[in-house]
Amino acid sequence: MGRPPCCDKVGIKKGPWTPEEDIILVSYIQEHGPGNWRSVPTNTGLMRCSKSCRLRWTNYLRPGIKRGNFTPHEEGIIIHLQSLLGNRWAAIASYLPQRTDNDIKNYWNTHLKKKLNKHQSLTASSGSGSHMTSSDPSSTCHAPKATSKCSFEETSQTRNTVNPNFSATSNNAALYASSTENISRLLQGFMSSTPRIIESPSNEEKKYQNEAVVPDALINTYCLNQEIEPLLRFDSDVSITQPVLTDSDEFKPPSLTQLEKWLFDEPGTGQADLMDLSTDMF
DNA sequence: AAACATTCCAACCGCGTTCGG
DNA sequence: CCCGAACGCGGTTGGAATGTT
Repeated sequence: MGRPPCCDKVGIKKGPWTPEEDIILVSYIQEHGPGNWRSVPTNTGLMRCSKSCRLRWTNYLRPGIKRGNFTPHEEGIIIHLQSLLGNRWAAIASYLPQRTDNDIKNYWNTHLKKKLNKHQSLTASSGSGSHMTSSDPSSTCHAPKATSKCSFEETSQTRNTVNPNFSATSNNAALYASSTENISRLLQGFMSSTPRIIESPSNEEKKYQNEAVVPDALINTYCLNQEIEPLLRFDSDVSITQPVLTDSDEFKPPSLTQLEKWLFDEPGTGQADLMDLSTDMF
């Protein structure tokens, strides 16, 4: 069907969101709840298409999102799930409740894929599948012209601390970062204190209501790992605000116990290796 | 200091799926 | 059941930030 691109309409703004737009969007969602994106531009006066509003919310403004600084633990999970699910970022994201699919996808494309390629080429050339170690010079960022990108953690941390979301001059960036943090805090208070009174739940919300929420239980497992502890700050909302695996027709998520076992218990072949891979690569 | 190269990620695009009339 | 609208997802891109020469 020749559907007109929703964002091609005259007067539809593109490009980075401004703090003012964020506030308008957040205020609207505070009042009406997420969903019914079609009505958002109309009702708010935002010169953005509905799709853009939804994306901005889900990828950035939604409370509980953790940004930057993927832990080795998270890396291991992503690597493992990617090997199982392929590039099904939404499905993978459902197991990392505070990461968005976009975030995971970006991180995979910019970091993990390279790491894995490098790791594979190394293991292939060195014969047996020995792990890279931090003492191995080739494991520590000797990509051409990238020597000072060695510590990706450092770079990403620095970047995300300064400005996780807005490409602008440093002053504007800092201002914007703090303003979005405030927006986020505002929403956290809102989401935790307000019973969700939404007249007509969106499809997304229906899904949350109907499905057994795997991530919650998985989080309990993560809880054993202190790295994940901050994820639980939003635990009361996770089941509502976080996507869960949905396309059950095609993809049957492994049972929680299966997944946990696979992720954490399999000796030698599973998470442990990946964690080694993940940490050793730095 | 400047020009050029590379990295990174927010946002966009387009397609497939789901929903509602 | 059909059709159009809305939504969700994964791939791609634009451009700012950062690094190198």
